[in-house]
Amino acid sequence: MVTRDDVARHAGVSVAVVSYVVNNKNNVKEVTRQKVLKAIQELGYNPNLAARNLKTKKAGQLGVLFNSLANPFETGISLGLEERARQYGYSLIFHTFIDTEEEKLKTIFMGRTDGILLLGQNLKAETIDYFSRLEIPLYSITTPVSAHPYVKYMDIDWYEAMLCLITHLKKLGHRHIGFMTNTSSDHHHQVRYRFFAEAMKASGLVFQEKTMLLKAENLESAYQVMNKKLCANRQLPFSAMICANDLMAIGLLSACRDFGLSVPEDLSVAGCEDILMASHTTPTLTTVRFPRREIGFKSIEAIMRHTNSRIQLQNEKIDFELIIRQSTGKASK
Amino acid sequence: MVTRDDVARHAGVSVAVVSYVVNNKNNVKEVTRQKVLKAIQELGYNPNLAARNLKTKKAGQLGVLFNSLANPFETGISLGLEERARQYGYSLIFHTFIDTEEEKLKTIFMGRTDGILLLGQNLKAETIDYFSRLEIPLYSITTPVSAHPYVKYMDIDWYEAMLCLITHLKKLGHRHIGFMTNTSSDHHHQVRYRFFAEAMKASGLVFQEKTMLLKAENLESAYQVMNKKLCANRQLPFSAMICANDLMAIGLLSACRDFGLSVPEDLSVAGCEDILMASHTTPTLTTVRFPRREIGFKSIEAIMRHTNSRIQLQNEKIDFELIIRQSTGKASK
DNA sequence: TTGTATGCGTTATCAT
DNA sequence: ATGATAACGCATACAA
Repeated sequence: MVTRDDVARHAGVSVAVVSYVVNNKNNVKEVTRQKVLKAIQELGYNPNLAARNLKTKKAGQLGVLFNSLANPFETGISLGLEERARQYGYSLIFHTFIDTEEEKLKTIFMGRTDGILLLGQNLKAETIDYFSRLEIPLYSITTPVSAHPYVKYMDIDWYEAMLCLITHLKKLGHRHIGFMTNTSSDHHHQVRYRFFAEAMKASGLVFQEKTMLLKAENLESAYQVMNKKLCANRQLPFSAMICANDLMAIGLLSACRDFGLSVPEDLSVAGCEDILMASHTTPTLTTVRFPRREIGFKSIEAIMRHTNSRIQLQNEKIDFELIIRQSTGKASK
Repeated sequence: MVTRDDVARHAGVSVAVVSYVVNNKNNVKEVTRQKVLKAIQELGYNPNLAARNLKTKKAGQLGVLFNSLANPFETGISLGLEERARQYGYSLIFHTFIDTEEEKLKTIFMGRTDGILLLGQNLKAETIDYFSRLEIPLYSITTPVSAHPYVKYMDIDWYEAMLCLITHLKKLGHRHIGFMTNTSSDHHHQVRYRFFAEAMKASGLVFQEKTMLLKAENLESAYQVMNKKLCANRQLPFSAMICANDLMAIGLLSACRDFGLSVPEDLSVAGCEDILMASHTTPTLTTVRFPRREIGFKSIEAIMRHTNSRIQLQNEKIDFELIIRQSTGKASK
């Protein structure tokens, strides 16, 4: 490995000067700068980042906690995160979050990250306090179910989004609207569910959890759950169904298709997020667009403002958009 | 930050002993080990990884080079990579590969990675030599277009896969089979195209590049390209179309649907990879299954064997599977 | 079994 | 404008 000492020797200067040049200090004579640059070039020198991190206490890396790399919503956000982080010269460490291994995060990230991006996870207060003490910012994309003052987040306004969607369905004559969401109580989709319920109430519609709430977690389980529901009920207790994400909505569409139920004639279906595939299902999917790439950008920018200029992170709401496609239509009766 | 010195002082031992305990050396008296463990616990100590990396010259991290985080094929592989890497106590650094920024890889990874996983990229010989000199292994998932002895890879046997698919179509009466693939000549899909052409020849079928090769790169462009082709031709020059990946096949299906062309009655369509969505399109998609998660596992295992036991990396072929669904059917005439 | 001391490759302070 | 030199936190050879 070529080290700074090699460069110094080869250029005939001291190690300090090499550092000055590498870090663009303006106190180096142009002639020597060129000499050093030439030596760096000739030897193919690159600064050792581990050594630099140790000295500067800056890792140049950010942690990203996933729920699932198989979820296009999360990878879509990461795409924005990665693009912007790269522009700032930062690298991203991706880790799937396993709740039973939460303790390990401390070990994994110690001295290795300048900040951690959450994709909706609910960390334990103890974990949060740990990173708080190290002044490592935690920033969540989508609202965590339980609030902690140190964890700021960025999300769309789910109440408004749900109200928008429900209003759209109401105009089409729907009164009985079901909801499908993740089962676990600390899953970030619970926020979407909570605001759905509030928006239903505000819209003057009744929602009966017992019959109108379906629990699933991904495309495949949504398919299974809907299939079961269809087999068990001669008449569905809802004329429209909103899913907490598009993936589940797609599973639901597949189940309807295989069962012979027409969407939107027999049932209207809507998703959330507007993943790419939402515009390529049959029928295409009505959904709430969550601007993933942009929110990825903004999150990185917020973190960078924090680490570079000590500007505090804040909770932020960003704009959503209701995308009306073929899967929602007039209520049948 | 709590350092090893703090632990040593708190436990009333030397810093070396703390290191011994942390690294599970068996030369520590049980009593002192407990004392140290208690101190670690009480202080909430975690070893600084930057310091450890500097000393041991092991980063505990692997780089993963993406083409696009929006591609479910690549994220599906990463899912396997991440899962297995985590089990080995390794972290993954994700970077989108931008060919104009290839030079930056050296800077980004210097002292920060024990190996680099490529997702089909063709690195310049100069870049490869650089990492080769540092003895940082480069391992590619899917075959890079141009071979370099230092870059080993793992892939399915695309010749056999294509032969399988073509045979399936041939049995259905298809003689004119088109192909859709990425335009750029160093894109790893070119390998799939090359073997498609060879398998066609071996099957005694003629393939005319001029009219039967469609160039696209993702779902949206595939849609556009197919749409254009449909508008321009009264009669398609092929009765079946194989796409280098499922994403493009899905775009093609959408184009057919919007144009009013029935699949598979008017045109048979097949993809490659078998991403999740392939079984949820209408019609469902015939495709070649590429076992992403498993290949992710195996790749990490190969890299780990290399770094832990100096076992050389090798090129490997893994099994594929032809998945016949609804999008391929009898040739119409 | 435990402690001391050296060095990993940097950055940054303080001389010169 | 440049050069010594002291950390940074850790692993480990060697001494005790």
